[in-house]
Amino acid sequence: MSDSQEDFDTAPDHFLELKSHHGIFHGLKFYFADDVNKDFYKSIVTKLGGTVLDDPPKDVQSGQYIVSHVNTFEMPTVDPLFLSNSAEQNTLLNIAPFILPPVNENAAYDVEVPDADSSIDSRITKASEKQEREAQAQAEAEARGRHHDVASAAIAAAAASLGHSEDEREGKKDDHGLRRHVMDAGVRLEQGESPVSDVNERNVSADATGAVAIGEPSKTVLSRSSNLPPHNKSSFTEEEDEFILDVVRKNPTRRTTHTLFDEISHYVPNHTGNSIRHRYRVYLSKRLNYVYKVDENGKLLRDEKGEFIKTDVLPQGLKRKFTAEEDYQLAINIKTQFYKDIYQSDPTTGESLIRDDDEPSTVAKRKMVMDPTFIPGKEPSFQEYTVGDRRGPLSREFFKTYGEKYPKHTENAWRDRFRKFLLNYGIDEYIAYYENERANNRIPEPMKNMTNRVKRPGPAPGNYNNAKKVKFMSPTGQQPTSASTNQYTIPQDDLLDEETLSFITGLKRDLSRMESHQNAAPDVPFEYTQELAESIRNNFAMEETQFDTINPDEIPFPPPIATTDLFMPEFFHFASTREFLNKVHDIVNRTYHTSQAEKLVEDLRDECGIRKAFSTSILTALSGDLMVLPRYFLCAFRYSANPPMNVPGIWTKEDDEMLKNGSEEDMKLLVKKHGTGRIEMRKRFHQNDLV
DNA sequence: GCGCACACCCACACACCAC
DNA sequence: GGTGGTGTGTGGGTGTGCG
Repeated sequence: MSDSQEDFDTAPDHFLELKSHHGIFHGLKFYFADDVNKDFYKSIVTKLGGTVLDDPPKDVQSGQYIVSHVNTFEMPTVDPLFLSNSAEQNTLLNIAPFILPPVNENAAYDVEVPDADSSIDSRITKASEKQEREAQAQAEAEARGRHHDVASAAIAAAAASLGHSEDEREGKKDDHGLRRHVMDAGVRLEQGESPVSDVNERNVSADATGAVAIGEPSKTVLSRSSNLPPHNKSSFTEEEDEFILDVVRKNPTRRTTHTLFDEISHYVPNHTGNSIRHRYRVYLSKRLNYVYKVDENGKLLRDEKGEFIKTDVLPQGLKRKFTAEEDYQLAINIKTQFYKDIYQSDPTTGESLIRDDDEPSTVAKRKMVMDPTFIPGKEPSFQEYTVGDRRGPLSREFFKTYGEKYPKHTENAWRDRFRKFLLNYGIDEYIAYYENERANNRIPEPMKNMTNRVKRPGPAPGNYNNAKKVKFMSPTGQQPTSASTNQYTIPQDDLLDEETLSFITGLKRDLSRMESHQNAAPDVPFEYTQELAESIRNNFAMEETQFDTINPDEIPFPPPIATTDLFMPEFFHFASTREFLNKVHDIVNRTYHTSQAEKLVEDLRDECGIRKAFSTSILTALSGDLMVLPRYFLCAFRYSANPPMNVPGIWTKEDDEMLKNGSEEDMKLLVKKHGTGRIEMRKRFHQNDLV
């Protein structure tokens, strides 16, 4: 008996009573539009009392659905997950969340959903009293007995989505396998499990690797919320609150950001980033009590036992406000620089800065900045000198040095403060204001309200609602940014962080959706994904001998294909292709905190010299399968092709077109190249607009 | 009627790019 | 290489209306 069956059989009576004598699909008809795993789904439907239609329904009828990953029929179309999840739980789930919108947005039809009263979720949804909900949630948790808790639920879903066997999730296989697969699914990994998230011994997969998926959504949370429309208001449960606090504690430097809570929202499907952030700010921040120590880069630190270190000292956020003292010091320093430039005299010592042996370049620069009417010895004192309208020139070197001397703000930030605030306020004016306030024993304020920029089009920044996000990874790569003008040969050039975030959080969204649908037994993936897992794993194993055994030592370094628009200067510091690939392997096998998605891309940039746009585009081509990343470079370098053609697991634009067209001949070719498992994954990418 | 979930706002810190 | 333009998300909120 499988774990899922065991779990189900230990469920309380109110679950069991939902089983239908006729089979849960009794009275429902399904037409299967996709070939992938068609027989499997057909057998589920038949076995559980449903009817399989040979032809697509010609009109909308109650209890009649097309089963597909995409709604191209403009008829009620349901995701296959509905079948597998319902079968998994032997319960007719609420079909509404599984209904796919038509590709043609103008298509209009009414969808009559079957009586959802028989679904666990609707029962929970209708339980209005909090006490009842909590009691039911607890009953669920207890019913699952040996449940793997939140962490393994997320891992299970991640593994399920990209294909991971039960054995591997149970830690019976190598830990690399797990990490790879979880990362494959685009889920960011933590550096380790939380000592406070009650990860139990059963979480072998998490413990073995020290890697726990960020998701960690409480099983109770997921089950209760799984079938609710996302726009519904719903209360935060204790489990959700604890999950939010736990993530914040592991991301203390991001506790005030919007993106952290947006990322959390992908694992708490019933709430938006806006609401979770508000929940934290207004209610939960009071309960934070401690966070985990992080280094200067925001990475979690561990003690000698390998556990996270609690601290009640909150680290700095990502941005720091300028203080009045900083503004004043900046004004004084710039005034000093201008004084030196104009009079070529040190304001404190009065010594001339002009030397007989000055380099010609120094002399030339001096002529550009100094006052031509100035008579040496006649310069005013520093106090008497006023900057007036002078705005520059001020060398970049000035801000570079200033940023190094005062690292509380970056070089760019200091320069921007000068440009946007000090120049607008007036250097002399701010110095006078500051000194006057001090002289009168008042506390001067920093400059403010000096920015006057045109309001940007679209939603205001800091708004993370349920609205459809901007599609960053369009096939055309068209973006209303300067990216369209640069020289990159790959389509997605700019908005790098956003792309990365969009890419990975998009996957996470997909995952969380699947997780939320596995409410009764989230630690056991549905059969479909096990097949998918098996398929991808088998393919990969077979391909290894053909595609991963190219000797990197035979590839000259740097390879001709490695151009500066794809690689940073750091890349060219590698001594050999092997050394570069070793580093890629190193990163691929590394674990990351789940909220550090962009960290992966940043590490690839910082340690391998791969530009973020390039690595993002590669990850897209790989459908997020990190295992194939070394293969990508190996083949690209070996065959001087980007992307390398005819390599399994690497999707080219042509492949995607063929998949979209879906002709029998094209599909045969794709199956031959990528295998059915990867095709299934790619379809999900298409579904989620990630290609 | 009210608490809370969720939407929305915006100044600005920091960044990057084109000229 | 100095400068202006502007993209982007943080930080710290407030507004709105559902349950």
